[in-house]
Amino acid sequence: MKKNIKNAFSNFIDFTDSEWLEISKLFIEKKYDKGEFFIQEGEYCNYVGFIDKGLFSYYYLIDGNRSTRQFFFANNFISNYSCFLSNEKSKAIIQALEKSSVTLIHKSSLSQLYQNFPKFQQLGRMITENLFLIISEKYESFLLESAEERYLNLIENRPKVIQNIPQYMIASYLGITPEGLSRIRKRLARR
Amino acid sequence: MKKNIKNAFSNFIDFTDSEWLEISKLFIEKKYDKGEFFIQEGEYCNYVGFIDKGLFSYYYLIDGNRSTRQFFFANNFISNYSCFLSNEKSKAIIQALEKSSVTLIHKSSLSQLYQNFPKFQQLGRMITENLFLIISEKYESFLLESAEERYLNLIENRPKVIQNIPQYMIASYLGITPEGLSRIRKRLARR
DNA sequence: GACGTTTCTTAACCCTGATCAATGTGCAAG
DNA sequence: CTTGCACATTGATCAGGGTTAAGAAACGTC
Repeated sequence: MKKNIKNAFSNFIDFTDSEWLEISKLFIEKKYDKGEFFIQEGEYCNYVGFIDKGLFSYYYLIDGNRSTRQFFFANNFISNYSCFLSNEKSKAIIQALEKSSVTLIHKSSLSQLYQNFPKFQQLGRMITENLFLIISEKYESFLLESAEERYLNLIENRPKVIQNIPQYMIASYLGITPEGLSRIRKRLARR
Repeated sequence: MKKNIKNAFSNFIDFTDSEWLEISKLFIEKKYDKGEFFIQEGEYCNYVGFIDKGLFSYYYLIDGNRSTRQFFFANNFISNYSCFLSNEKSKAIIQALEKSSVTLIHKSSLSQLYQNFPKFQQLGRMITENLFLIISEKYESFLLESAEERYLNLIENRPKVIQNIPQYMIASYLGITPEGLSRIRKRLARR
C-alpha cells in the first residue's frame, strides 16, 4: 500500500525511483483492528501516519465523555501533530473505528529524510498545512453554519463513511448532543 | 526592530552573527498607519510579516459585514498564510487597528533563505505550526466555552490591548453580535 | 459647540440546541 | 429466550444568543 503515500507525496515532491526506494524503506505498514489505538492518552506521539484504508477518530475524554474532534479518513495524514512536534504527552486519543491500514513514519526516520533529502523538508510543512486547512474549515463551519447545515455537509461530503459511525460520535463531532442530532434528523426526515 | 524577529527565530534556529547579517538583509521594515491594509481582498499575499509593534485584525466581508477571525498582536507572525502558500487571491482582509511596525519577508526571499540555509526550512514549519496552534485553541474555545467565557478569557489574556478594539469587532471575534456582547457585559457588570 | 456618524445599549420576541428524564431498540452473552 | 447494556429517540423545560428596532453615547469635524 506504499504507493498511496507515494502518490500523496508526489503532489509535493519529485523524486527518482532510486530515491523512492531509499525513502520507502523507512516506512512501516501497520494494520489496526476496529477499536485499536493509534495513540492513547498520556502516550508520546512518535509517528505520523498516512491512512491507506480505514477510518479513525480523534477525541478527548472530558469528564469521562468522549468529545470527538476529527475523523481521519483514508488518504489523509493521521497524527496528534501538536504532540509529535512538541514531544509532550498526548491528551487526545486516536482510535480505529474500523479495520484500517496505515503507513507509518517514525519521528527519527522523518529527521533522517529531512537530512538526506533536503527537499523533504517540505513534507513537514505539507503535513502541517494539511492539518491547518482541515481545522480552518471546521472552525469556519462553526462560525458560519448551524448544526443542521454542518450535518448536511457531512452527509454530502462523506456519504458512505458516515453510515458506519455511531450517531453519538457524529453529534460530538458536530459540536452538539446526541439528542440534538436526533432532533435534527427527525426534522429533516419530515421533509 | 529586527532584533525582535531575531529573538523569535532564535527559539527555533541557531545561526552565527555573520549568517544573521546575511539573513537580515532580506527583511523589510514597514510602518502601518491605523486603518492601513496589510492585505486587501483579492490581492495576492506575497509576504509573511512579524509584528514588532501594533495590532492587526484579520476579517472577511460577508454580505458587507465585517466578520473578524483573528487579531494579530505584537511578536507574532502575520499573514494570510493559506494564500501565501497556495498563491490564490486573498478572500480575507488584514488591516492595522493602530499604528504598527512590521518586519516583512517576501516569498522569494524566504525561498532564498530555504536554499541558502537548509536549517531555515524549519521556519516554514514554525510559522505554520504557530498558526495551527492559534486556530486549534480558538476552535477548542468554541466547542467548550460559552461566549461569556470566551469574553472573560480574552480580557484575562489581552487585558490592555482589548481596550483599544471597538466592541463590534470583539463581538465578531467572539462569534456573537454586538448586541449579544452588550448583554454579556451588562450581565457581568451586575456582579 | 452643534451636527452627523458611528458605536453601544436596551427591550421584545424568537429559535436553536442543552439538559433531564423516560422510553424504545438492537445486539451480545449467558 | 431473556437479561443487560449501549445507543437512539422523544418530550418538557430552559438558557444563550440572534433579530429587529429604537434610543443613547461617543466622537470627529466644521
